[in-house]
Amino acid sequence: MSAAKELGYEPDLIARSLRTGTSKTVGFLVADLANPIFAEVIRGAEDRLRAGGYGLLLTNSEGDPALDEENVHLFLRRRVDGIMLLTAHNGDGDGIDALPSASLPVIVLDRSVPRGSRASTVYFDYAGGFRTAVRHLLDLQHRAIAFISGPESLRPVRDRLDGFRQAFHDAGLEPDPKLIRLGSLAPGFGATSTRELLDAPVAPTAIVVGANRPLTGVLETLHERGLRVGTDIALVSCDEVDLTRLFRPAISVVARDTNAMGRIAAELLIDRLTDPTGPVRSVVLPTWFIPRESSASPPAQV
Amino acid sequence: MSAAKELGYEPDLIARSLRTGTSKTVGFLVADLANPIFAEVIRGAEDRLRAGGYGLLLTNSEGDPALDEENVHLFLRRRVDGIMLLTAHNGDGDGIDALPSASLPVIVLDRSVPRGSRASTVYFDYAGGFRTAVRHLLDLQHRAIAFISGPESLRPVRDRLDGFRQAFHDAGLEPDPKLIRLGSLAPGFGATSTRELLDAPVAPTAIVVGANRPLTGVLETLHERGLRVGTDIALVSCDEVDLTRLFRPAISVVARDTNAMGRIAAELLIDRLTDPTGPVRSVVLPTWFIPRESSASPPAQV
DNA sequence: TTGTATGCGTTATCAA
DNA sequence: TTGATAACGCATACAA
Repeated sequence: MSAAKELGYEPDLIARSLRTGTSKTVGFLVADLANPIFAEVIRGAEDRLRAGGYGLLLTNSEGDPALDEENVHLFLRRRVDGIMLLTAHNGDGDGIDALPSASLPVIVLDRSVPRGSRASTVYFDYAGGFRTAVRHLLDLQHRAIAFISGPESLRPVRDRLDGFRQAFHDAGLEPDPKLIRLGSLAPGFGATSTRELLDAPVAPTAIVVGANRPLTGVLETLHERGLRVGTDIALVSCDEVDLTRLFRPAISVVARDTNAMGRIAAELLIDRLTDPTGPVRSVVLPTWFIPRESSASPPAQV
Repeated sequence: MSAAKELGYEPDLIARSLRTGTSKTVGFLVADLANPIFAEVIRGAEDRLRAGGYGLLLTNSEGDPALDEENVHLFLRRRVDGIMLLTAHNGDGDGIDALPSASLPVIVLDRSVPRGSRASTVYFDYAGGFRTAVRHLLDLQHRAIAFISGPESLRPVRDRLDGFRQAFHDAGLEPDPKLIRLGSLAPGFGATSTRELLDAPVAPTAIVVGANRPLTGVLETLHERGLRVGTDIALVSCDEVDLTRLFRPAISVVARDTNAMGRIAAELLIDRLTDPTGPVRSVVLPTWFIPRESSASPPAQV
């Protein structure tokens, strides 16, 4: 018996899955592996899942909604026990498209879900962090503050913009709609938006970048125009990454704990896997503003 | 028959796996998901694997060799068809430790394997890129060139150092051994090494960073000492990432196509999966030097 | 407590 | 060409 196991017997997990109907595997759908932030989320999730005895089946849908659905379909055929969704789009309606109709637990990360959905969510309080950041700029006497972010269909984009607006309203001010550029998460959108903003009649004295990838495009354009960050124009961006931390002058950011997002999402999923009757929970994590040299007072005049 | 399939029948992949003995799943073991370079490799691999009908089971071993072996063991129990290994360590001997004794195809990425191993490998010609980079520095009349990299047990570290030495020898010169710091891939090692180098009797006029993560520590220390990159000290680093491309002055790098590494590794694996009698192939990809403003001539005197 | 049979959903084999 | 049957390796239910 036990002596037989000394010979190195290991239960075949495939056979066990077929018999028990549980694969001890979770499908993780990520929109864009190239985003360093997403890698951190996956790391947090994988750690927790592995500790719980689950494997992580990873798939990348490159921001293509059709691939989202195809990949979720494959998860189902592979009989994953649960699904974690970190997609690029938020669907046409109020929530994510790719939600499987099947009854297995789904955790949606950083996106909104339709009203009444059975999916758990993990989300960040973006409005809070951006409100603080923009208040900081207003305190420094900036008034022409631009906001560059992704498509308005994304909840993080809307919430960051909300925080931006709230800070203005808190100060009894109104943001200039012409300085708000919503469009895409691609770096190129950051570049063209910045060019347009700088060429407009009223150029901004500060730029708030409400997404981490467009920042690279923004920086490229500022370099190209010979503008010094923090001196000629103030800058606030998203996420604590090597670039924002080590750029000189260091770039002020609204930071968040992405590793925790992955870990907590895995936690929520494991909870629902071990107790399917449990409640559908939704967790909101904080964000916080880290002021640095990139956000200084506006140049003396104008 | 076909009408039955109209009702939405989908073969159960678990049952199929049990029956056929092939899971259409590949295990990907990565040492450190936090490294943005690794994320690109995974992206390349996942794209190709998905196209070939394979799923990617991802596990992160945080640079812990014990976890490496445990994770490979779990891959085996999950009956993956093949394994891709991107580990942190290279083992005590001549090659990687975690190689499973089982007979399934293994692809080792960016590491060396023991003589006579049945594993395929994908590797970069690091020596070539670093030789060019250091020749460039020597042409600019730098002589006190420091080299900071990870542990000598890693093949990429050894090969980058080889390129460094070759460039000196090509010029009929000898590198100063006191300026060579081999130790760890952690950012902190870059920081302490830089401090020691700057405090030594003969401080370097140029630093070559032979790894991408220590660069952050190097930059921190240079900032801390008030040294201007490209003006007070020349800098060459590894890998085209946001930080090296957008830092000002832009940082010269030895670049490589990490996405291609993942894609080609997946290709090699699929080849061996479809034709198990095929040869064990090893691919070496090029690296190339991108000179930028961070590598300028040394300050006029000394 | 220990042992034996059945079925999970496939695919492959063999008979018709 | 078509249809029934066995087996992959487990876990479970039931019998001893």
